Amino acid sequence: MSFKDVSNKVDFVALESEILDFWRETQAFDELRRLRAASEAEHGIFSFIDGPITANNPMGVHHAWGRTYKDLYQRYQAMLGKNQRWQNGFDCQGLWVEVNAEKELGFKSKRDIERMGLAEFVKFCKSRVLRYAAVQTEQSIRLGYWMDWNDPEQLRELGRLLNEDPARVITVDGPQGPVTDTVEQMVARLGLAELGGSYFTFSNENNYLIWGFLKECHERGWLYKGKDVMPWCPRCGTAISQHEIVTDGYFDVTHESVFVRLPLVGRDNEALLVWTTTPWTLTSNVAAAVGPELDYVRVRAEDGWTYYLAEEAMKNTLLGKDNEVVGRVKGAEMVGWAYTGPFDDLPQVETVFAEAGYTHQVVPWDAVGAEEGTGIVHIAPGCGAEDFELSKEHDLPVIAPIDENGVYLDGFDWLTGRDVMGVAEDIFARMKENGFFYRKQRYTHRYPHCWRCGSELVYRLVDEWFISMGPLYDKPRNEVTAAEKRDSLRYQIMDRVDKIDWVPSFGYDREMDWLRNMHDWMISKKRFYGLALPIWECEACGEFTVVGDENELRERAVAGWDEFEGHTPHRPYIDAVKIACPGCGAVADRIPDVGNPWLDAGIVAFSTLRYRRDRAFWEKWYPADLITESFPGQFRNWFYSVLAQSTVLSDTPPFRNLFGYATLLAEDGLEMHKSWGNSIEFNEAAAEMGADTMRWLYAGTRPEQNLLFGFHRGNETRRRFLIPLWNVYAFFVTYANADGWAPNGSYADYSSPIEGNAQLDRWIVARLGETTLTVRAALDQWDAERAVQTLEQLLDDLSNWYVRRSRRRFWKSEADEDKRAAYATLYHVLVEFIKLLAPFVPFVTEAMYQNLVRSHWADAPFSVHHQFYPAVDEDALDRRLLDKMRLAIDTAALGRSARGASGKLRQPLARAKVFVGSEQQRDDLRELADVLAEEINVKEIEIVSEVGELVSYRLLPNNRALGPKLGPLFPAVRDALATLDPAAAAVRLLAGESLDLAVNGQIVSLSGEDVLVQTEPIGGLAVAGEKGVTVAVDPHLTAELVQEGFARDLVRIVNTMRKDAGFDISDRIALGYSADEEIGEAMTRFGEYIKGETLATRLEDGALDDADYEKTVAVDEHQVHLSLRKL
RNA sequence: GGGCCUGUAGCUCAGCCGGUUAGAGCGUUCCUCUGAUAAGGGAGAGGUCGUUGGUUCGAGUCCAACCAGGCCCA
Repeated sequence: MSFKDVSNKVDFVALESEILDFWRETQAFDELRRLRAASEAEHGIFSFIDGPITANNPMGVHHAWGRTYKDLYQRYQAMLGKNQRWQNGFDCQGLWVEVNAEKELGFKSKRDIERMGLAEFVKFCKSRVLRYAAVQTEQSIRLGYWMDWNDPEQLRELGRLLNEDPARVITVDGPQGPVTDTVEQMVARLGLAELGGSYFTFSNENNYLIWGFLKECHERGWLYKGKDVMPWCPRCGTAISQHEIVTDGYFDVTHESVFVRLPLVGRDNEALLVWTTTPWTLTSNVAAAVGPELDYVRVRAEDGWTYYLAEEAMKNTLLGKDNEVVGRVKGAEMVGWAYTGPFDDLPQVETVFAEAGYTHQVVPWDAVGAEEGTGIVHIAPGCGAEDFELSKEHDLPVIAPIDENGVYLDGFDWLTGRDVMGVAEDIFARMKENGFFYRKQRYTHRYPHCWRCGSELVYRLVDEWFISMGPLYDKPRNEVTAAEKRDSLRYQIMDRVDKIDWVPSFGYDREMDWLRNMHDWMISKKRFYGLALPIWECEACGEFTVVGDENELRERAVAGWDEFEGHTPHRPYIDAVKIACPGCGAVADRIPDVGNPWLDAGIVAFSTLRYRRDRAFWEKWYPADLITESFPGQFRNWFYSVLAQSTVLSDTPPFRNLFGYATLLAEDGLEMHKSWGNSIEFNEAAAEMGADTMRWLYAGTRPEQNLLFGFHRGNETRRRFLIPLWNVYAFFVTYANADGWAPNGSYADYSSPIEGNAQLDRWIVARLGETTLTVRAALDQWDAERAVQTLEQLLDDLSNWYVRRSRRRFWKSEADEDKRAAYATLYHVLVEFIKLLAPFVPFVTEAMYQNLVRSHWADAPFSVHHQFYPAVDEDALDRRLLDKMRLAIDTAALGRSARGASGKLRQPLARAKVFVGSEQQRDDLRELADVLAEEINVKEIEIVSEVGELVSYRLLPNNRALGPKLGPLFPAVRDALATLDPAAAAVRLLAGESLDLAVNGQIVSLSGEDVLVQTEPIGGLAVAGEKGVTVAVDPHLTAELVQEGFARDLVRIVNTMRKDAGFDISDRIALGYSADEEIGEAMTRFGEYIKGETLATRLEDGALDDADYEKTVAVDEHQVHLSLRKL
């Protein structure tokens, strides 16, 4: 039984498509699940929790990077026999879904959504999620990612039905039997046990579990409604939380900044100078802050005013040259001074100040510096986060000027109804009229923008809901008491973080840093589609209550349940339900806010592990052994939210290991942008470079460094690894088929007959074993990069040493024991190699497996991915053999290098002398002398212990040994060593004697281990040396050697002609030649050699008269006419 | 302003616990090999190891400061 013929020209993309068909038709993944369910008893489980991908757009090549890791580690663990859940997740709720839905619908603002109707809009969002979940599912499958995927068509169908008629009752086949429900509820049950497939964070289970989490937070007193000044997007009409703003939000923009004159009360023509980049906030000025320790000056300016400002700020602030410093004052002395505000005539300002009994005054603030502005800071507590903090500290009134669209509220007179973004010039004009304007200045600074729509943010006073992170105590963590910890979620999370293994390790520091610095978690959003926050607030008494799940809601509902029943807990239906206020009994409404989407993603360690429905299942799979995501952003997002929610709901950390990786960039080192032309879409990459190539590239990358991704790198990866791998495989199949070789025995009994094999065979098997150990150790530590490097080295040794050295064993015509051993060995190594590679490059290994294993044994597992991962006994590894062969490989390379100077490698030379330092090495090389002779193409290898005539010796102190021993004496010994006659000293040392040196009046005795004897080539000779090995080649040519060189040239030429003539590899030929005397002599003398190498059974002096192919060629200076005929 | 990461050949990156003459791949020039070859091998050119100090017999490696880039937080 032969193997299927393999072309060495392979189309990897087409091959991947065939393998995908094969997996689908054979349901190979389902079979793996069955096998691992069965092997769980013996091998246990591996619990992986997938961080949800936002189902918003087609996935990108950066997702493919992460998904390669996810698939790689799950496949590896499966090959270790571990059972798994194989569940992918989609992130389905929140602003980012809304924004994309709005874009698709052509909406401009929240008002468009209200016009469409909330119910319709929410439906549209859900169905859009299903549409993109289908696309991402198809793309993941294309990547070779094995998961419990939904049928993409079914997802699309559900999306369509949801838009048409969510109340329609349908029946769907689930893993435990048919499931019947309305379309709306069916969608909300996706990912649950009865339906299987990916989890979707819009599921009822996900939403209600977050309710339970929030209720728990409330019971511990951590949930509160806060007034705060938050970054606010006027277009989206919502606050942007600290979690969202930082990565994507800051861009340089140029604003008109303004210096404002604030006249001091009770002083004549004296004023403070303040500066702001946001003129619209001047309507809400309440105070001016000074640095108490800062030095301020009193300046008589040329405009007649006397100004106060920081001394350092004078140069950048004051107009004109004729400004005179007339006094100095510390900031602390200015505190309490009253001044007149620029917009005190606005009704709202009058009202607020009157109610508070307050006038503008100077307050102290340590954060004030003089690097920017005037050193006196305009404070508007209704328009800035820090300003608001300061107002709490000094009990200042707050003037909140704008509504949710960034438009001035009532009470701001001529400004009411105007957009804050367009009022700067009018504000300036009004201040000029009233004498407050000093000057303006264009100013470029980093300014926050909405991460989704790009609008400039404003700061706005809002009511939002928060989870308290608890205090940050001003002492080392180990001094924080148990009671203090109980009050502080922050510290409780830190304790969980301690128990997690972070890879790379700096992840730990990053997460801790975030936990130390983070503010309370803002969980509300004034939007439409998302988690319905289960908070019912009583208008009558102000109390609020939190509902823990759907059952509690049904029990507590006093109105609106009928309207809600049958719907998922989303707006608008959930808004209909009213409950009785536990405080006063009045009817309470749900707050209209929806939840932060990181709540949705963070609960999955509970919702997807059936926390509510099957606690035993949760206990089995929680905590996860591994989660892995891209670092940027996730410390404050998913990692954080999973940690926070798990900390509230459980005593153990949610995952044991976290493997993180950096950012994917384009090949030019920039971010991928469609408009920059450097962007590559996933589908395009998969279609052009193929998934295996992408995966190998990804897996071989240093995870903590940014990955530059592109087609050049893809090509390089394929050329460096996939093509040589395929070539070895094609070589094996070609010759095995030609010889009719096949492995012996049944699949169950099969083992490679390595024992009696040649040294070369035992060596490559040892290399395989060595590689197996390293790769397993690397993958156990989530170090795919090291695994890839190790596997590439094995391929290099297999291709460029084992196969190359073994070629003749496969070519020879007799089918002897040695040949069978070579086949058995190469077969064994290939089969084990592809098992090692299977988790990395699942397609090409599957193709090879089908041909090498499955075609021969019908009872072998039908996919390579059903196999167990190779394992070896470390003690059985022949380290001596590995060292020996490595020395030979290195020596051969040196030999070729030495020859480099003396012409063609094809020309045989008489002799090479090899010098190595140790007796052991000399023995090793003596044993492998024939190999070296062939590699270097010399007649004889002479292993010598001294090569004085070819090289000069050099004595070097063995720093590593002598340094610690000698310490400060070291330089003197080194110098003394340098004064010795190197040759004489070398002879002594090589003979095993020691050297005695007189140094600083004492005798230092150096043994062979203390001194490195190196050789350096004497100029002009064919010598190469490196790391203690020296090879010298004798370049002298005899007539016979020259003729042998001709013979070898002729062999090569004839074989090329055979190929050109289209002969088969095994065709016998007749060879005729016409040549001059010298070539003729070579033909005669090396006739048998030439005939053997070219499969010529006849060699004739003169042209064949019935030649199939003939040609006149040049061998060195000689013209030769050659003619070939197939026999 | 604070924290983390990075800085080594034209490009992308290795370089372990400090140790001998700092490496690889790609690119480039020349040579070579080829009965698995979209391959392989050899040689050349190309380095103030970001800078400056320090520790040490010895620093690309450890320490400090600084510079540049990136990320995170104020």
